[in-house]
Amino acid sequence: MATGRTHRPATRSRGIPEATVARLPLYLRALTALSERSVPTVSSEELAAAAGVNSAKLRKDFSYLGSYGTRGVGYDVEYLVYQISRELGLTQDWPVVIVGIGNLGAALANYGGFASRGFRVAALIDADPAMAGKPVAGIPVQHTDDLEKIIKDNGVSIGVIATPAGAAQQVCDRLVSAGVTSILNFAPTVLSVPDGVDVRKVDLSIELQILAFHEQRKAGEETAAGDIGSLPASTPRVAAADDSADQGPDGDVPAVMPA
Amino acid sequence: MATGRTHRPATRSRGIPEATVARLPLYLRALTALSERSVPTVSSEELAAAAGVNSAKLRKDFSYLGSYGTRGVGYDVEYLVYQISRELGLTQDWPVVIVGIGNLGAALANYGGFASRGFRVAALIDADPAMAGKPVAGIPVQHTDDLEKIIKDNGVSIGVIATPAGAAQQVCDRLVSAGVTSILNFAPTVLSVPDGVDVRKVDLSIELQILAFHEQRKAGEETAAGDIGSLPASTPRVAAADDSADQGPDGDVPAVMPA
DNA sequence: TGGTGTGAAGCGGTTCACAGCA
DNA sequence: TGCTGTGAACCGCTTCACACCA
Repeated sequence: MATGRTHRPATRSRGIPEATVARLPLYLRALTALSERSVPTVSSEELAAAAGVNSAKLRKDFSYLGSYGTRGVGYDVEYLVYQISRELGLTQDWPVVIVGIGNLGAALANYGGFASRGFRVAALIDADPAMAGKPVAGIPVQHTDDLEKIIKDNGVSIGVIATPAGAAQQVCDRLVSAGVTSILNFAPTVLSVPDGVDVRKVDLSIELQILAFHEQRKAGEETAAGDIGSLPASTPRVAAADDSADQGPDGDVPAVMPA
Repeated sequence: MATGRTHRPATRSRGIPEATVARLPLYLRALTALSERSVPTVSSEELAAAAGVNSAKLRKDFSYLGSYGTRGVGYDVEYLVYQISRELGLTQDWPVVIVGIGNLGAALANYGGFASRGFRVAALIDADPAMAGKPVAGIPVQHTDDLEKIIKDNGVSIGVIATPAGAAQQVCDRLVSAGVTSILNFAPTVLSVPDGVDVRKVDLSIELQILAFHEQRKAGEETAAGDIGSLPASTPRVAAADDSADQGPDGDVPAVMPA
């Protein structure tokens, strides 16, 4: 099976830890909500609660961006929204192509979150000739044959793969050779890409399996505790883990689709 | 905004690190593929390549499960498949409900990965009365009013939330009070749940924003390097990060849907 | 006084390197 | 001889605790 990506040679992205980068979108979302309610400032405590992290972590995260807060007061909402947007590169528009317009691809195309902030669906691509020309979410589906041309004409650097597992690596190779350098992979496959290309993975079945693991553990505890004084049964609750941070290129984390 | 989950009180799940648990499904998938090709044994090196990790990590992961390998030979594929399945709790069937049958919910319902291993879509639930009775993926959609009854009648402990952000917390609360203890959340919201409930998050817009961050960095490098000897421009490539491990309950990682 | 910014300690995970067994 | 299993070093992230400043 293909694979063979190198591993993160450390070298934090421009000094900002990956774990922090992975949380910036979370903060941004919370800040946007505050902004819409015209809240002028927030404390690290409040914002952390809204984003689901603890305040120490949030302050540390922001410290990597610079000193954007005011001691004794908090952070200016609008200013932070701008700074984080800029840091994430959302002040520009990223054209995105979605390859594989099945149920999932269609769902992604219809997903309103794209347009809202920095992303624009530049094209939908599918291998099925019958799909060609058919509009999905108001955008006509184009055939895979034109993939390279579409990428180049639109200056696309971010691609979303929502094809079956079997087609994913091939699509990935074509995307990369056409110039795509960031890929969001929904197919349940380990993609092999050259250095310099980022791959992030979303895998539903992996997420479910992780939940099943903890679920099983809970069930085991109950039994142990319920039985007439069997064993110590002192196993602690699952409790809450935290963020999952990055997976960077190479990809290795969660994923959505077939198993 | 709601939040307020405690943070992982350490206490690794039954001695197995969360990061390892998050990789077990990956190994299982690779092993299943080998099994279908009737490969009897694999070395840590081969399996690691297929799963997209390095062999030291894989061996360390397996060492938490026990000594299932044979020195000088490798691992017995069938045996490992069984052990990992058992460890993940996939030897039993987990009934799952999907709430919110929009584009995404329908895609998830049609997703074949459920049935394949340990999961079964027990019911589809939507708030739209017009959807009630309509079959999606061969399963009739039921109305939200019956949520509690559905959960209890089917003994469901795992719920998938694919509703709009605004409805997610309410749906979550109802799922939890009906007995669900593991939630996979596709809505772009930080869910607040009591202790003992696991939440995992899948958020498309967060994934895209992380990619945009790296993409921007790459572009910056090129410019810096391309310009006529401007600055040192020694910023290293993004390179590859690795897995993203767990997010455990509380949820904090990636996610799919609106922004 | 109140809340940010941050050095330092703590912790989980990864990687190394090799002992040990088939 | 070859590959697993694992102690130990290493590394990055999280958490603590408090100095510092509006």
